[in-house]
Amino acid sequence: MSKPTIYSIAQRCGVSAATVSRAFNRPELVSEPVRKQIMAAARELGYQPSSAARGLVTGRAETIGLIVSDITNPFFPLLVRAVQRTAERMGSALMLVDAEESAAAEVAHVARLRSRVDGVIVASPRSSSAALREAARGLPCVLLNRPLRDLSSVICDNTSALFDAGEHLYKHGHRSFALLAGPSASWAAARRSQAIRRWARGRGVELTELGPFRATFKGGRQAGAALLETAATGAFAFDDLTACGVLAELAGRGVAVPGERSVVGCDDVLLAKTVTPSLTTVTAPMDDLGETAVQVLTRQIEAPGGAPEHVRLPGVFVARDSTGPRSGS
Amino acid sequence: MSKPTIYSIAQRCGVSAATVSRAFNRPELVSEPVRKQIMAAARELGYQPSSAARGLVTGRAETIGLIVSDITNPFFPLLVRAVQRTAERMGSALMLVDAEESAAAEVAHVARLRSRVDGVIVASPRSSSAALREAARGLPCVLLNRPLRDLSSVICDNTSALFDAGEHLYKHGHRSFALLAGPSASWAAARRSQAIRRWARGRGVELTELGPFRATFKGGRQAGAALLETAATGAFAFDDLTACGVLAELAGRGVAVPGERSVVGCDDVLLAKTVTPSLTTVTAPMDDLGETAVQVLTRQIEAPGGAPEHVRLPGVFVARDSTGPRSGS
DNA sequence: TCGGGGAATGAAAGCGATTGCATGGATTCT
DNA sequence: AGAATCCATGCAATCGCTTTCATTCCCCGA
Repeated sequence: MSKPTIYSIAQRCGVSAATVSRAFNRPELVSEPVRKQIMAAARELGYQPSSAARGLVTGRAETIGLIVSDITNPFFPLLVRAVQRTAERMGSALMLVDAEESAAAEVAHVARLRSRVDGVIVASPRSSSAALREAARGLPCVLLNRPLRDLSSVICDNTSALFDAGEHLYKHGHRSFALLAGPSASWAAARRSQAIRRWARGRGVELTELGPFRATFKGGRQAGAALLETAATGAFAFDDLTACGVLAELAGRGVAVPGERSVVGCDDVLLAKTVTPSLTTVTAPMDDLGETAVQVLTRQIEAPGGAPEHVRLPGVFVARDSTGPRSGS
Repeated sequence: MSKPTIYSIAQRCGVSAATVSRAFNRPELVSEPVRKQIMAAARELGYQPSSAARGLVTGRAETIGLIVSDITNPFFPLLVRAVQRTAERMGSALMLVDAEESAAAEVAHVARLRSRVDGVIVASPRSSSAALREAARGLPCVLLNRPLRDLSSVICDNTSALFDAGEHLYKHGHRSFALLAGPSASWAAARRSQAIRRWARGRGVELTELGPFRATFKGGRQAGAALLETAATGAFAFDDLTACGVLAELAGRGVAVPGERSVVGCDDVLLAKTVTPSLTTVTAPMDDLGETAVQVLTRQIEAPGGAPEHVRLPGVFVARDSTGPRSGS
């Protein structure tokens, strides 16, 4: 026999389909004995409501989409987990797609998801503002780590944490710094660079800007090599992955960290605690970011056409072993 | 005005809804001019077919589910990417859930996904065979890295690659080995341990078994500490994450790798190339695994009730910097 | 005793697509 | 020229569920 429906159950219990539906969605409208009987029959038949049918009439897919620019970047798994967990708590499933670094794929995916989800979260979008705006037209959408006036956004602001990082190095005697810039298309990269520049200027210390480098391990090695061309003893890497590359490059060349150079990363991915030396970095509040994004999205879904929301969550500086006193020279 | 449907388009073009539907699904049945007109109107109105409605009548969700035991384990991102990519190529979307290490969550998620997907892939399941069998009853399902007679499975078999790893160490003069076992609930762990035992016995070398350890960085550090209690110069870690922990612990205690001890990991996660020293390990054919899993699943979906398939893909040994000649003693 | 009100249930109308069958006009064959 | 074909299209049923409105029945107050 085929898949059980509310009708199978209705028939079996001698009630109408409407009652079965109510037993599930508005149990208080159904008398106790009938409800119990229905539930029993449902369990027995292994009934599962068809979400397609429900979605068709309610107009809700109970699903949200998450587009990440590159799932292999260690930044994302924690985010994915937070988003999925929150979505589930709100009764929604998560549809995930990986844009594999391509801006075009990003907007194509938004289009593809349109008909299957109630809304989408785009994490670290690479696309142009115009493309994003266009792609999200008429679809609840929140951007992660990319502000845009007409779309909701949740961003992690590391500005003040990076100031702290600077101060931390300064206190350790460092006076000459290098900024290893991240990809120019990344809003986060621009913002971080800006924060560090501002700090350096305010502090009146020397800052050499290098890059941009790709946000990969390899990019980090290149950055490490470039760093060694300078006399800077304190280096700000764009993110942890880059920082790890730097560390590897320095280690490979026999340069001691933090003995000879101090390196700070950003994001505090799992990797950061794992490498040797463990990375001094800026912790992004992943769980909060993911949770907030889902909540904002949910609000957008429930009140379509509402004003976009913009949430800013600060990162926090955390000192570990990749930074230390400036070597006596 | 509300969301466009085939009726809006039909009306606008002076044709029936059926024709519009055909224009999309069976274009060869619609005359050229009409088809063009419909397409134009669709584009203009920003029409997107409702997948709920289509799903209701076709009985297909065009979606597959992927349940991973722990998305933060670096093993998974590559797999997720491969699965998503393949699913997309087959016209399906990917619904992802993270069981967060819980066996109970695993089966609960299968149940929850039932009504929204055409089938599910369960990666590295932690649940008991009986629970899995029960959860997958009547739902196309393929297991990844866990064989089970009545369910399809795709597994990565590292047995022969681990033999290679052993030989590699042996050639480098190692004669005393440690096996740092992984979680006892993991089929992969059991299988790997078995392979190594077999090799050691065959080779007639000494093998000390330690563990089980959790498959985390911390677990690896413990394993590292345990390793140092022994005289073994060659260590087989359960996986790369564990191996990284071992490396960190040894580094922390000033033990040189590969100078004093050689360590081999397993899986070849991104991490493996990243750490210092880079990890000698066994590469799992991630892309193949993901792709094959989706293909097998698709077959199951198309021919429900067909016999389960079992695919076995071999890992391949790769030597890097965490192994080397046994220190002269 | 009778009417009003509330609780439990049923009937039926969609939701937006797909699809088998029917139809009508143009084309082709004899 | 009349019949047989075929192509493009329309009609209408259907998928499984939710939800409005109506109905029935029972209890209570006057």
